[in-house]
Amino acid sequence: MNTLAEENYLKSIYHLSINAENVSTNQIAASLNTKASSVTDMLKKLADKALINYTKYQGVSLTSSGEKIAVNIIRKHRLWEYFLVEKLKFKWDQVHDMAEEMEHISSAELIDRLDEFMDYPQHDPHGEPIPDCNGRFKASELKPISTLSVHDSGTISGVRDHSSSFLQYLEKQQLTLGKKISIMEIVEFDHSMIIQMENKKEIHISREAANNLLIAL
Amino acid sequence: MNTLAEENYLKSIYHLSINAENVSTNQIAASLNTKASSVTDMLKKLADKALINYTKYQGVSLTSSGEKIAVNIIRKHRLWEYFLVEKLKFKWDQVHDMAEEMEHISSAELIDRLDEFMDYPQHDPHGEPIPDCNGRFKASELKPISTLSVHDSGTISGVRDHSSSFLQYLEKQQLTLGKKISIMEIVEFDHSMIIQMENKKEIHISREAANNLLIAL
DNA sequence: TAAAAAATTTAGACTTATCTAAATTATGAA
DNA sequence: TTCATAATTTAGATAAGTCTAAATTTTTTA
Repeated sequence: MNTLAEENYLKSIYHLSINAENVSTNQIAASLNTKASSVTDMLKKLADKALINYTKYQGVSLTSSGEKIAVNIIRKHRLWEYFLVEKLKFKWDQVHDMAEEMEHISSAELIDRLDEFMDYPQHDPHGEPIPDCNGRFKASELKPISTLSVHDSGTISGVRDHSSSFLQYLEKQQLTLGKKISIMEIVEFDHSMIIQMENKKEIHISREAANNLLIAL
Repeated sequence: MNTLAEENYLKSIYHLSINAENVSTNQIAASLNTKASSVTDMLKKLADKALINYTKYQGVSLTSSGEKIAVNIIRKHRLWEYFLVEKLKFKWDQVHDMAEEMEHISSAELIDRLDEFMDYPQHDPHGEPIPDCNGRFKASELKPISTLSVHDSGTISGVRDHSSSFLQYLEKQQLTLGKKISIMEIVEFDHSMIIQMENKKEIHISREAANNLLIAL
């Protein structure tokens, strides 16, 4: 088994790998709130365990066994988030930190039974896909609404930022998963957008918000 | 917050305190599978935090704040065990190690909602009382069937040993919680007992088993 | 393309929790 | 009540994970 710190590094590398082939020491340090020197130490350790491909000064990528572990942790995280929202009635902005602890519970049988108990959910409360017990899932085909043009429309299906401040803002604006929206206007000056809800109400959202709100194709 | 190691020491001291006023270094070492010298180090640390009363060479007891923490961990342990058995359909002999990890999940709101979700169970799958959110619970008024006499009878309501070997043995003999039994004979030679089940079937159990099987008064 | 800046690694130190071996204190049997 | 034994503590070491400061490598830019 791997330590808690190792698991967190693998997960962080996995998430950062979505944007780039290789992940840098500084990126990992920033995402884990540690110092670059601490990261270097851990990278050596993970490389020794054959969980990452690491060449000094060149950044890292996960090996297939490293990726397997990372995906499993993400599976656990997302299933626990689903549990917290669907069964224990937490709001989607409250569950991240709890799931961050729960994802390290080791038993595979526990998580498989939890999956069954909840009837094999496909997406977590933020719209992220939940890997199955073999680590398989379809990559989300979502894109930020900031990429849409005027008159485009679609269904809100995910968020990129999971911070409670963002999620609470969305909640307040009723911009929650499943809601249908249309782009009414894009303000050229600051790239903010005016969008229309199903109930015809119009909302003005910033470029930053638009970048973090995802829509199904 | 306290570290995982600290929490395990407090829990261990709490459990050992049931038999004695003061708990010895060696008892703690045995229960946690560590060395006495490691225990001494930790005792100093816990005493500094005012979680235990500690005088060199004299053993320890929990302070009220130490006890509060210990009871809270036990509450979490027992609620998670109940969840695993009632919701995820694990057997009572499978849940201990998982709960041992889950009891360290920190959120109080999570555990209170879990409690509510399960409709405030009073006892865990082994018959142990579950403390409420204020740490209150009625001490179990159970006694080992080894203390009974011939012709006495009662309902199996708890076990003292939570090892899966013992629990599996009980399962096989149908000696599970809620079953009514009567003492038919006590073998003087080895203190083993012949007991009768509701269905009139007779079972012969060792003194050791009788010591670990608890009955409601 | 060489110097400056940024990124990364190394060196050495600290904390937590553990260990072994040695020293000290308490206990109980003669 | 003393002395052997058991229990406990102390001293010093180790491993994991982190840190700061210094050194090194890579990248950028002029």
